[in-house]
Amino acid sequence: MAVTIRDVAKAAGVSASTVSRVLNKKGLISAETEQRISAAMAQLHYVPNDMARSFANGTTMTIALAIDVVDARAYANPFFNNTVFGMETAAHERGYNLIITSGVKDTPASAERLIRGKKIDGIAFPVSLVDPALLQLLREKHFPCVIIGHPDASAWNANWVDINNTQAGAIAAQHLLEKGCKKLAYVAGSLHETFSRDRLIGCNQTLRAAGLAEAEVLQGAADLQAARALVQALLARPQRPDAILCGGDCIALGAARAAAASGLKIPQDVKLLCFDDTPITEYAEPSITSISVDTFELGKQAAQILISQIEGEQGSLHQVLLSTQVLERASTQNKMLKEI
Amino acid sequence: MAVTIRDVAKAAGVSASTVSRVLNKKGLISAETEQRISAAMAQLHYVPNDMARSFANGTTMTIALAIDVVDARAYANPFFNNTVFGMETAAHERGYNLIITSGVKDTPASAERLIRGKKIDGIAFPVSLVDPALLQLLREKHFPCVIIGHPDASAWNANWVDINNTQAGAIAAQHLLEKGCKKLAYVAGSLHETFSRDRLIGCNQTLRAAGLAEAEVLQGAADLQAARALVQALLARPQRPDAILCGGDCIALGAARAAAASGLKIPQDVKLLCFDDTPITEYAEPSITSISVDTFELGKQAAQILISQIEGEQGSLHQVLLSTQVLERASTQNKMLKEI
DNA sequence: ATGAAAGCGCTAACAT
DNA sequence: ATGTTAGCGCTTTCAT
Repeated sequence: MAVTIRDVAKAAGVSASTVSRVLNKKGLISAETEQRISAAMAQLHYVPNDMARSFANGTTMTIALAIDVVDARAYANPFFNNTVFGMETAAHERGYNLIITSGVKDTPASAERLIRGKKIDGIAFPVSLVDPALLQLLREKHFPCVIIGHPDASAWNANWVDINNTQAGAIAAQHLLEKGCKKLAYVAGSLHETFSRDRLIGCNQTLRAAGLAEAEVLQGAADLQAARALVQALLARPQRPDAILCGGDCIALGAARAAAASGLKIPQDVKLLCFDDTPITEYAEPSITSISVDTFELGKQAAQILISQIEGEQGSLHQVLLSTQVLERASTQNKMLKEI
Repeated sequence: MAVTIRDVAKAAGVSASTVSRVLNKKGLISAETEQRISAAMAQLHYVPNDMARSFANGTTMTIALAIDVVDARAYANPFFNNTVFGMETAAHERGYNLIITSGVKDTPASAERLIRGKKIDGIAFPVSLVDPALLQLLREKHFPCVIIGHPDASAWNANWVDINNTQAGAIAAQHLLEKGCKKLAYVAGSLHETFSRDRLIGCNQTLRAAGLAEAEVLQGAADLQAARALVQALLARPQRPDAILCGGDCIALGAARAAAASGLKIPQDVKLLCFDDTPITEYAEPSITSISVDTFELGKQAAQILISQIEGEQGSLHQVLLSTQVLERASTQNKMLKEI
């Protein structure tokens, strides 16, 4: 059997409760006994049994991140990685462990088991996994939770962290205006997604503030080919836009090929900006200016919110929006200006 | 307080141990009492306290995956995702949870805490994190573990799962031979990595078996530009190769640009094959034939090995190599053949 | 400042 | 087939 708190107590000539006190830095212990106990712990190479501790005090030092495996695999989500790392990093810093769990949607029982089974102290999940019943359970148990992504009305009073997509749209438009563009088009898969609508809203706010017309919207760019076809038609029109905001990396690639096929040069004839910063936009030719999103920070914030909820302040609501940045690449560079 | 096993026992008119028996499907219970107990559980909405169970029987139904955050972030490793998902999926199927943990290298104590603190039943880690001291601890405690990637001699008698890189090299060469190529070049960042050497070995085996010369090796393709320069020099030579095997997506892209700059067409003049299947190779123009690796399966296997170790068979050694497949794209297509 | 004792919820002999 | 009993290792009053 492993060495227990009692073995340490015996070795240090104190009682188990005293050892427990130094372990938890709770209560008052004389510096002298503290020394003795620490020495005994080190000498016996004592490692506390975390299961026993969790059992005894009902806390696990563990948080969970629910994931949508099917979704995540399908989209090969490049953001997911860093969000997990961010959560793990923040958790690690505070002495917490991170559990990854799937099947929350199809087997809500598995998440409930984690929660009511006392295996975790808090849980984070992507909006795609928000389930009314689960939310209800969490609320009535005052169980710490945070949503990654911007939930709709059903969860308005929950904690969440999200990318500030409105701001992203705004700085994207701003960047293009600064490059001298006057007529923007916005190409997306659809406007059903909140993030896509928010980007457009931010974009149009900036355009209106500059006294320009709103962006022309093209929906239905489901994949590279569709995007290419849409943009090619757009560029063939007499009043073609001088900049295109693309809702995803494949869309941007499709747009780039459409421009090439139309005999238009990027960035001279038309500028391109993409809302997803992925290797594809980075390595495209020309490389495509993108909006960079700190998904590592997103995960970090999520974990921090969870932990601060766990360790006390239950009342306050945390709803944070992370700002994005423009990563300028070749597709929006102004050759003219450079030549001056 | 939550409803306990005793509440269920009372409601069903039996003792706590009987309830425990149905919970664990251990021992013999009459169908009739089993019914009664199950009914009571459902009615009281009983959820077992997993911490108490873990504490009582020393098992946690949790496995861990150690990750190298710095590394993973730096490489933005596209494989990592699916390996995690694969592990989670396999774990989930068997009722296990997955903990992600970082800092194994810099804080070995944190991993030790997980293990000796009884928080997990088994652990998986990438080769990059293999640490002699940790391995030693695991071995002497007979603690289930599996290495992801092919360890060197220091861990020859550990469990591991890896991609069969020799086979990958072999089928890559085979594919090119079938396309009529006779003179291959192998461009890599370096040959220091085992996987890179193994691919070359497999490639050369196939070439020798076909009575052809071994591949010419070019090292030092650290990034796209370096690869481009190397390949451009290579293609300028009178005896230029008719196919290039690239050790990574950026290398492949660099090679493609080198070919274009040299006025050579892909695949007509020179064929291109890449060992990493990423969006970059998929969306390149022309799209680049790649070796596809099932990293989801890799994670699944890792978890399964861990769990089978946990649940009994301690003796046997599991060392599995996963086969890869050629994903044929435009860069190796034989236009001539098609026209026949 | 420290010790004694009870108990967290469950499991596992040992009885019957 | 089921009940009784004694812990698992730690925390936490309540004493002193």
